[in-house]
Formats: sequence, structure tokens, C-alpha cells
Amino acid sequence: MATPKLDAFQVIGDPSRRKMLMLLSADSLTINSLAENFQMSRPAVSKHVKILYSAGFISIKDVGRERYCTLQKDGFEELQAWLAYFDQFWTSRFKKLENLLNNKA
Amino acid sequence: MATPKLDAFQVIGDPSRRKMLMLLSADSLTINSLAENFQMSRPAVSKHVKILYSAGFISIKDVGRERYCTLQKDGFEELQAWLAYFDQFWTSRFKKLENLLNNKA
DNA sequence: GGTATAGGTAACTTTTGAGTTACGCAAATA
DNA sequence: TATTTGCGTAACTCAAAAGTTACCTATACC
Repeated sequence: MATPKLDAFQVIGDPSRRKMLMLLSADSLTINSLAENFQMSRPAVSKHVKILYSAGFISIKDVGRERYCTLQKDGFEELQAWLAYFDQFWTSRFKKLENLLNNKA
Repeated sequence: MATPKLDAFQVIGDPSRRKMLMLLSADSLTINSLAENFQMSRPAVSKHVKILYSAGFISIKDVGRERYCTLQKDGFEELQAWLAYFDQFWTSRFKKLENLLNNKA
């Protein structure tokens, strides 16, 4: 993997990375303890971690020779903002319908 | 394009598809009127539409020889549910911190 | 100091999604 | 009825992401 720079949407597009975030939602984990949950090689996990990190989904804290990954808000917020925009769409659509019904009555 | 079966996350991973959803948030559009907003060929747009449809992001209504695409909730809800899960993570984390501070005081 | 452990990087292969062109079909139009 | 318009599908190319193995560095341990 060339560890490309991906946006938040592309980052969570990968099922493995989503699984990693799920695992990290339970506890902070080192690279190896993360890798135990996957069939792929450790270098592959390492690169996914790098991608998650550079997109702001996790932070990494070096403790001796280990690296602890912890969930971080930033990456999620970008997604939330995007969804919020469409939320607006549905609510305004609902209001339009509501107005329509009220005017009819 | 072989129009692969993609999950909701992979679907919005593509910038073009996100742009399509944005355009459709303003108005329902036919395939061609959608395609006008992109540089790619119409068949390419057609396939993106198919992907958006099969993942529940849009509905399609045939009107004569035209096909009108309209935003649909289903696809978005899957994403929202996912984000809601992590939202829980942050709030519970905040509560833990809150409890910690209260116990100290 | 030697060895095991945790992890990163480089180079390469494989997979697959995104795009294209060519073609076909049905509905509208002349 | 012939033609144009709107769109789908098939077959293909291309680019890039995902995975691999091999190798290197640094910390911990004996």
C-alpha cells in the first residue's frame, strides 16, 4: 500500500478500517493487539492505522516500543457535518409537506 | 464499470456520488440533467446512479423516456446509525470524565 | 552485549472500482 | 414511418487502493 491521503469518506469506506474504529471504541489498542483481530498481515494493519490517523479518526501515543491507538473526534465530525446538511433536507421537506397540508385544511 | 454492489459507506466514498447527492438535495433530476454537472460520460453517470439507487440513497421514477432521481432517506440512515454509535462513545467518555471530576471534588 | 519484541518502510503484485467507447432499445417527434 | 432523444448494457482500459514479503530500526529483556 502506498498509504494514499484519503478524505474522511474514503477512509470509512473500507470495512477493515470501520472494524478498527469499532474495536477502538471499546478500548485503546496497540498495533499488534489491533492486528490480532484481522487476517491480514501486520504491515497492512499498520498502513490502515496510518490512514485513520492522517484523517483524524485516531490519535497515536508512543509508549516505549508500543503505539497505542485511541479514537479521536475530528474525523467523525466531518462526516457528521455532511449528514447534518442532508438532515436539513429531510426536515425542510417535512415542513413543506406540513405547510401544504395546513393550507389545504 | 461492473456496477459492483457497494455498502452505504463505500457509496459515499466517491466524490462524484457525493456531488450527485448534493445536486439532488436541491431538486430531483433526470440522468442527463445530472450528467450536465460532470465531465464524465453519461454511461458513467448512469452507473453511479445505479449504485446510489441500490444502496438506498435515491429513488428513481420513470416518466416517459426520462428517469427522475430523488433523494431517499434509507441510505443516509445507515450512516447516521453508525455515527450515532460513536456519538455514544464520546458522550459516555464525557460522563466518565465528569464523574471523575465530581468524585475528586 | 546479544536476543526477542513492537513496529515502520520499500518494492512489488493483485484486485477492483471508475472511466471509456460501441451498441441497442423504447419513447417522443417530425 | 423515419428519426431523434433519453437511457441502459457490454466489453474493455486504466488507475489506484489493498495486500503481500523482505528488510530495517528501536526498545525491552536476559
